[in-house]
Amino acid sequence: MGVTKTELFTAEQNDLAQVAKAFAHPARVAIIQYLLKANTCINGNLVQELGLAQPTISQHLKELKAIGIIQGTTEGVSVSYCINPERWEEVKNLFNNLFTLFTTPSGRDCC
Amino acid sequence: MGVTKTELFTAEQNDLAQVAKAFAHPARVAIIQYLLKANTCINGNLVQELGLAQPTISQHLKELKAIGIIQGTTEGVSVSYCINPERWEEVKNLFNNLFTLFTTPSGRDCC
DNA sequence: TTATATTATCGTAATATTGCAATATAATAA
DNA sequence: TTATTATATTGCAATATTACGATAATATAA
Repeated sequence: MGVTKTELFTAEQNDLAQVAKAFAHPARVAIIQYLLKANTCINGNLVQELGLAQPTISQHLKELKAIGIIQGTTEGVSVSYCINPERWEEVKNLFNNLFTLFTTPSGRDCC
Repeated sequence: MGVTKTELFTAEQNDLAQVAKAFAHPARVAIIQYLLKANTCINGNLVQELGLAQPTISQHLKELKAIGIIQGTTEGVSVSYCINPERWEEVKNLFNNLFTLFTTPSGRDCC
């Protein structure tokens, strides 16, 4: 098999899983951190920042674009990338919805 | 290849990616949500909740245990699972560190 | 036009993930 | 002891992911 049975789960569960997958590689985490810190459009230097080959980075960028976390516009010969603020907020909320579900079980230690 | 080049990235980047991987499957999201909502020890019923075979769920539980998000203790014949509060806090902070890095670029729309 | 520079896509090899049947293990009950 | 019940492990097939060389596409410069 090797194929996820998405039909068994809710849209929210599948959405969160899909987004989490975008964060599930250190190169993509690094790209996101770099764009967050720069807080502006970045072109090119990503390839020099990370130690991966250009096609590999291009592929990671494609995945991040696919889920909408980043956006890129052609700027002459190169492409400028930055965080998509609206989608970023959405993603943040997706995770926070889960994180805030937790409340410490009071007066009883669980297992 | 197919193998992630972890040596190129920081411990934090690899850690976040590893944790994100735990969230990167709807079945594991469902398990986490179920434990969060129950807010107590759950045994067994997970297999009935999700529509996956018992070995498959056992495998997902193993992965969640491996990164420390959940813990299980043997309770007679069955096993009680619950969220690990300390690790949950850590994971929450890992993500929040990233989310709070973002500040809306003021007075300039990016790309 | 022909170069040059930057990014994207294709093709492919290596490895990882998902799912489950079969089986094993562990704890209690009879 | 021998059931029974619940969970874990093994082994394997199908599919997905990661990485990169080769090459294509795109935009500007000469």
